[in-house]
Amino acid sequence: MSSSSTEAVGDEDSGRSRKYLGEIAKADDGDDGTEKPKKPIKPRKKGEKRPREPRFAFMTKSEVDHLEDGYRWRKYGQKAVKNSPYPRSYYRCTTPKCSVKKRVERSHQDPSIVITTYEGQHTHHSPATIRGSSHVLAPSTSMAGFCSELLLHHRRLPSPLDVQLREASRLSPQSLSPFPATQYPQCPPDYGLLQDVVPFVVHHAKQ
DNA sequence: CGTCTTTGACCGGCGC
DNA sequence: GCGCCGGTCAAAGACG
Repeated sequence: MSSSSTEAVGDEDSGRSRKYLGEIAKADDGDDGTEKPKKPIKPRKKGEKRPREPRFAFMTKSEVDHLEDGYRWRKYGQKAVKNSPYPRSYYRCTTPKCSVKKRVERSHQDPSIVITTYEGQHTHHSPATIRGSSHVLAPSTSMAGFCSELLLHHRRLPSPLDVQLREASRLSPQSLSPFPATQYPQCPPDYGLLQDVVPFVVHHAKQ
């Protein structure tokens, strides 16, 4: 029961820095192209590992996986989730200077619940040229903006499920403060407003 | 024409 | 040491 919330936040980055993709590929010097499409060489400094980016998990009751949060996301991967018939989608902010990533997966217990995990913070304002939601503008670069947008986009009637989620959050003391005032002073953990949107702390509680 | 989604393959880390 | 899993990339295709 509560596992749906805890496991959603118990994740951690795995394969991060990948080295040369095509390094293992044979040299293409003056050779036929009969072989299958091989991966091109992609020099990437492996030492560039991000220390730790803040992560936030949101359990939203929505029918669509892709939640409009005011930013433009590009889907770069999809993987099947174990113990869950629903796949997990990986999105990345289309802004070049913004490395915010988002993982979207449905709860295996409640298909109506979409678990959205944000990793990192937007270094820019939400683009005003949002397709279908140009009226949405984030007041600040912090998550407060998108948080408010979520409230606007997912403001629905309370449901028993919401109570369940809220109760689940109570099980984890850390979940009570998903938004530290030091980081998101404009978005207090006011669960009263979050009716269908129940944020869960995703911060690495391992240390 | 530009942008985005889809899909397969690959890599790194971790567990056993 | 090997195998498994999760995460990411890149190319092609589809769509507006």
